[in-house]
Amino acid sequence: MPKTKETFAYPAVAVDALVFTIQGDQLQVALIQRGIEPFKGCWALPGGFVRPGEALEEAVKRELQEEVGADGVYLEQLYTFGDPERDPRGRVISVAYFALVAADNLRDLKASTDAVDARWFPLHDLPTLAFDHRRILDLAVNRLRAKLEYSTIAYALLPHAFSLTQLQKVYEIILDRPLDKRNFRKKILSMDILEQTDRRSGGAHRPASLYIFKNREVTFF
Amino acid sequence: MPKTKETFAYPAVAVDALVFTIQGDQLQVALIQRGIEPFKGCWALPGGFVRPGEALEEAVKRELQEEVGADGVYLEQLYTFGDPERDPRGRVISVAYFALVAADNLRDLKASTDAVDARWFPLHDLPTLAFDHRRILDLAVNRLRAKLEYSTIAYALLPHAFSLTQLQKVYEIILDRPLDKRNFRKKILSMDILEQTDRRSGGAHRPASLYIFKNREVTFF
DNA sequence: ACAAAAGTGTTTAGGTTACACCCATGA
DNA sequence: TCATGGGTGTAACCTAAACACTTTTGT
Repeated sequence: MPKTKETFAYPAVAVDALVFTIQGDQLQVALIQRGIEPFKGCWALPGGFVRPGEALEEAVKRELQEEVGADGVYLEQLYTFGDPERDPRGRVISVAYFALVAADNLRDLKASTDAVDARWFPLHDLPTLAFDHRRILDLAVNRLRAKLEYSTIAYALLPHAFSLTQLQKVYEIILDRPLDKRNFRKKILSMDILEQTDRRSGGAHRPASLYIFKNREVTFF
Repeated sequence: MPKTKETFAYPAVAVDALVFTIQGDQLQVALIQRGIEPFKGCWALPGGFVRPGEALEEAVKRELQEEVGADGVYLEQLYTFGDPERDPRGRVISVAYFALVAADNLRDLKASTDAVDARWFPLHDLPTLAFDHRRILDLAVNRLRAKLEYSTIAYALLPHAFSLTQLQKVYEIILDRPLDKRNFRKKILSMDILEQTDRRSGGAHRPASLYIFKNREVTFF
């Protein structure tokens, strides 16, 4: 730690995670139920304090391991909240990250330290959240919507190979509006970000071609 | 401060400011020359530690007052840097903000505490920067460019009333490429964000109509 | 054979680009 | 009168939106 006279402040630094997935045709977010004060019994974002020597991203990944038990997720820094009044216990600066987990990569949520329960909540049916977490969540949803339109993040919500209908559904669920099938396909295919495989989906009806992303990273248009 | 057992980490929290202005047909950034170790003599971003009870944005505004002496600037949080190795003195988490100051709102830069000098540098002629500040600066420039294209932030770099040519120049300087005059005017005017005043510019040649932004806040397209 | 999802083109409207000349003013 | 920046329109192109029927498969 700095030893110079300018180091006035030693606030606690925490990370919070906005973990999204798509399940049951709904966008869902992982929440934990607090087992301790303040906001005991309330639902809140999973998160925790950053340990000495630990990078911010490492800290989030550790929390995700503990609570969501998922790895291989997409992770991106969202915003830092530092209002002195945001935590009744004292000064806590929280760096919020948002994460996307593919449904086929989900384990059951585990309530970790200080949490009595952990669950996925559909965005249309949220409980009251602790602290300023509702505001953080709203910001994250806006960012997710915006980013969906000019990047390839959707890959993080889908299995490795997927049909165009599945991809379209991801867009429709997140943007919360229907899209035209023909226009959607035309646009996505013209972007040259997908590769058609020779695999086809099973199921009760006409099988669909499965595609994979050429580049399993987020790229921008 | 939290007294619970989870408060492992008490890193120092700082803010850094990326202050941009346009002067002499160039995008310029405010830098200070460090008077103390580490990186003594190096140029760096203005910034400092957050004081107890002080909001992050307050801390940046205080630094801006001290070093840039400008108020009424546009201010936006950029990103938080928390790599444990980024400051050789120890753990410092830094929340970077970017600020835009209109050229007609500039005072001379003042070297404040711990700085021996403070200057504007054109982006095309930068010194080597201390810490990870070069990376932060690059990120800020990218954000500025992106935001210029889908928001009205340009207002913050211009005087209250300005000609369309002045506005176009702001775009050209930041995007670092020439724009077509007719297309630029058509597009900007069709957005319905400007209001024509009855004032006209002085100068040696044909006077230009002056415009003002209808809404002196950042709005998005 | 039927139910269900897959797959496929064309037309229209709107926006973006490229491009060159006349105008008003001060010196 | 000349030098300098202010101001204006049109055609070609491209992208986005609206819109409905045929195909393939499992049951």
